[in-house]
Amino acid sequence: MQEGRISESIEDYLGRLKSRGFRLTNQRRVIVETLLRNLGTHLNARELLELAQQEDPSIGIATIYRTIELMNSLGMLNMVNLEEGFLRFEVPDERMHFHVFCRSCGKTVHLPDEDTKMADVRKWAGAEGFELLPQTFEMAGLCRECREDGVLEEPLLVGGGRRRCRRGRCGRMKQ
Amino acid sequence: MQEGRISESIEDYLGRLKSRGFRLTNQRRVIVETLLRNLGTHLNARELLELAQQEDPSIGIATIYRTIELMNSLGMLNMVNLEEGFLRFEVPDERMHFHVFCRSCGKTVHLPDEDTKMADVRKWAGAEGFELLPQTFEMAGLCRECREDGVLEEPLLVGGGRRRCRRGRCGRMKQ
DNA sequence: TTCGATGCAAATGGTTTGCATGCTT
DNA sequence: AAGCATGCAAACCATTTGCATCGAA
Repeated sequence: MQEGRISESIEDYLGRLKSRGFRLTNQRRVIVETLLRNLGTHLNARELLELAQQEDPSIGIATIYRTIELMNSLGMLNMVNLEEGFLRFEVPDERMHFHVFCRSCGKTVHLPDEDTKMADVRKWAGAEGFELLPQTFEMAGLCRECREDGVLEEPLLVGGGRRRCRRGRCGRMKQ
Repeated sequence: MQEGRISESIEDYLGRLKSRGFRLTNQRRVIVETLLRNLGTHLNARELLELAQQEDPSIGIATIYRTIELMNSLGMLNMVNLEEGFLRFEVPDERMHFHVFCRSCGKTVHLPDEDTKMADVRKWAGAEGFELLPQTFEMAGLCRECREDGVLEEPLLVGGGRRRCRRGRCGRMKQ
């Protein structure tokens, strides 16, 4: 995203806060700016804190969470759960995103043809009277390599012990 | 599910554990049985513990989590995140499920034609070399009633305070 | 000046883990 | 008997909250 569009978006986002009666603090400016400058990546709370602190070192983690909650309640931010033990955040843009991740090795792929897929999904929800909000869909699967490795078929018990988790976190579920 | 199919499934699930070298303990039997007897509902860890303890009061919460992790790592159980502050669990069946929930009022609808949708989604992932695992997709949207109420357009600030969350939990994100 | 917003640190609570013991194989 | 599985309780750690203070309007 070019600088021009970023500052334009920042003003747009801040304006949405202002019009609803919320105050425009420097912390909120910095957090919104950080989110918009990192549109491609899904930051988690800690990463967002560290980046924001480069702009304003006084920002604390509580403000990060409170701002995230505020923006989420206004539909200005989505939460993304990649089953890592914490959440990530994204500023929704006009399109939706479709990710597939491998439950064995963790590899994640961004699916193409988002507009086509978005139209399909909107039609599904529309048939029930729902209008979908911009969001990212996460689908769990197995990548070709892991299938060829026989991840699910081969016994997990090798040499007397449970085989180590290839994803490095062995089914952690803490969110 | 009739009794016959349940005990059949239990044996199937326990057999999958055994064939991979895991021991068949009474706790695992009870937990698997509890999950299968409650196929429609998505139990969380505490609910699963309470139900399992009706069969075997000695079962502890740690065993619940360890069994869940084991089954999940074997692809025998999915985690469901309904943004409640904890996870729920489901035993995957052959088909996938597609839910739309209203981000304003929380209403959830189970979409029809699962087989058609499943075929579409599988094709999307297959194009990138992934094979999808059975799972439930959650899509966030706005229902017709809430759109007509103008949820997103009206200012959230009414009478000097933040309007109460219509979904009752106002953006909690703790998982 | 008012009172919403923040930083700090403590609290929360779902989930994980260390360790002695139990039980399947 | 060997060693995986369990119960218990303590530890973890992302997120939330109380409170004194700051600062936008």
